Amino acid sequence: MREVMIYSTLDAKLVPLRPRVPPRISMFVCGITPYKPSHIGHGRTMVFFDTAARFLDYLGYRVFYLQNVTDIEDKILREATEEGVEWNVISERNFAGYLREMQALGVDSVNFYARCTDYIPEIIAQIETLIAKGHAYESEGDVYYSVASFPAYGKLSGQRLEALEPGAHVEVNPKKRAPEDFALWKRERLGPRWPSPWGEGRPGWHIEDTAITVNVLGPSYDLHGGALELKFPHHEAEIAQAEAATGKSPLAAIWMHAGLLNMRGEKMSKSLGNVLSLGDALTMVRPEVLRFFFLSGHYRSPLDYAGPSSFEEANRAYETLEGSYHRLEDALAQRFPGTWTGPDGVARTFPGWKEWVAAVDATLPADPSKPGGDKVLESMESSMANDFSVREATASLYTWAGEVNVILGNNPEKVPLEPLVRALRPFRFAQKVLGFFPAKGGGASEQALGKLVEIALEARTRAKARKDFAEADRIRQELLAAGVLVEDTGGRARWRLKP
RNA sequence: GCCGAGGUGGCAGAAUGGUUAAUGCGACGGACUGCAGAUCCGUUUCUCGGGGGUUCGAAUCCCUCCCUCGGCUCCA
Repeated sequence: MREVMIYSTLDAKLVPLRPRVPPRISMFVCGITPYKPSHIGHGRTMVFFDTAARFLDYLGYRVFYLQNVTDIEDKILREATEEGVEWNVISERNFAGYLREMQALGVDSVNFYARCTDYIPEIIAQIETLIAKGHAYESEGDVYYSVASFPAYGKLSGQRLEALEPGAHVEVNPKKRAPEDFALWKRERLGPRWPSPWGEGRPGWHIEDTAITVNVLGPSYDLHGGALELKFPHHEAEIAQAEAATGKSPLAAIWMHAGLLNMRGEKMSKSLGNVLSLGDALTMVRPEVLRFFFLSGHYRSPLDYAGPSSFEEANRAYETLEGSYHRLEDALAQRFPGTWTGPDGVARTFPGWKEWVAAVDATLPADPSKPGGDKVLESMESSMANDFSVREATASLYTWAGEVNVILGNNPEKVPLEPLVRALRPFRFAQKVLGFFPAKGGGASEQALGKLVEIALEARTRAKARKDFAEADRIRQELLAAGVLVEDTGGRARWRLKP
């Protein structure tokens, strides 16, 4: 299996991914606090980690991807008060929206979403352990983590406590022994609360993640992901909690941080009024183009949204690849049933597209011991294995798309089958790993639509044959008005839905 | 102030010691087309934030300065 190099925040350099129990990879990514509809910043982070998980899975690792959901938190309570509804109405509604948006974006690698409120007993148990070991203390019904008790605090972010400015953003809390201490448990008398050894209350922000990961993944796991803004203090707190509670270090072998998405060079924030929700973004572009946009830079670099023009440019760029893919798909679809001799030398006959793709997928990933078999695929794989360099892999795909366009030329039906099938491999990589070119519905309505368009196109072809271009153009115009874009290529017309 | 991430052509964005600095978008010219679209071919643009250093050789390593963004205790 190909070795993957990943930038480790802890080591500040690229390190090889060495699963603790190969081929299994346990992966945790800090999820959302569903107090508001999700925004495109969430989308960027989640699409990236989905792509990373897909790639590892593609290589043959068995990935277990866990994500938490902070379904109880101050901001959720605030929203609930404003709306006059129960807190869980807010968190469940927004989480459901998040799941829908993730599905639209093709984020399908998460195996388990763990809600904070489903882990209250585990949270309480972990806090008790921390108190017993002298890392936490109770103060008027609250429980705080004593940062001074954990010398390694700061190892992830490089922060030194003495350099921090207490009270810079949040008022100094007199119930804490030290300003850098953070809440594990918060007393609650009126709102949602759970019984605990310290009275009724609810969990602090950081503790749910470690209570969940230690219980679901164990005291140590392979990958921890999250957005850059969570590095300090949140991830630092996770390390302090888990490593102090379990005595095992490191909590996660590799810590990954995704760069933030900026709005015209500025941070997205409610006060600046520059938040773009995922829901709104999805009305502006097709979901696969939004995904493409999120993947248009390296994951560690900041990504800038400069307004609708960013989406328009992404759309133009995406259409180049998509066009090539569709031409290839179309050329192949004309050959069913067809026979293909795979790399194993065995000839197989395939009745349709699905079987065909399955046979191609069986040849993935590229076999590194047989170099030269497929340079494009191999370079895409090695780009991805180098800290998930999606953009570099995409560049290879562009080069390939150009070559495929040349191979197909104006008479794709004359191209031998063998190169056509081989040409599909890099595109399949893009589908499976990058999430491009999602499969079409294929449902009854899509089939009916296809049939109808074909009938219209036959009429147009007859009109063209008798040089009745006015009629041919009229049909094309009417189809366009209905959202169907017609393009003449060589012998026959192809069509697609207007994006 | 401290910690961190960035600063590459008109724009987006790669390459972290070695041929002409990927790739895409855009622009211009040509081919193809009944027209359109798509596609193809060609052209166009950067010496890599400023300065200094190491090296046979640096966008890539070191030093220094400037700029942008983020974090500094519950923001993906």
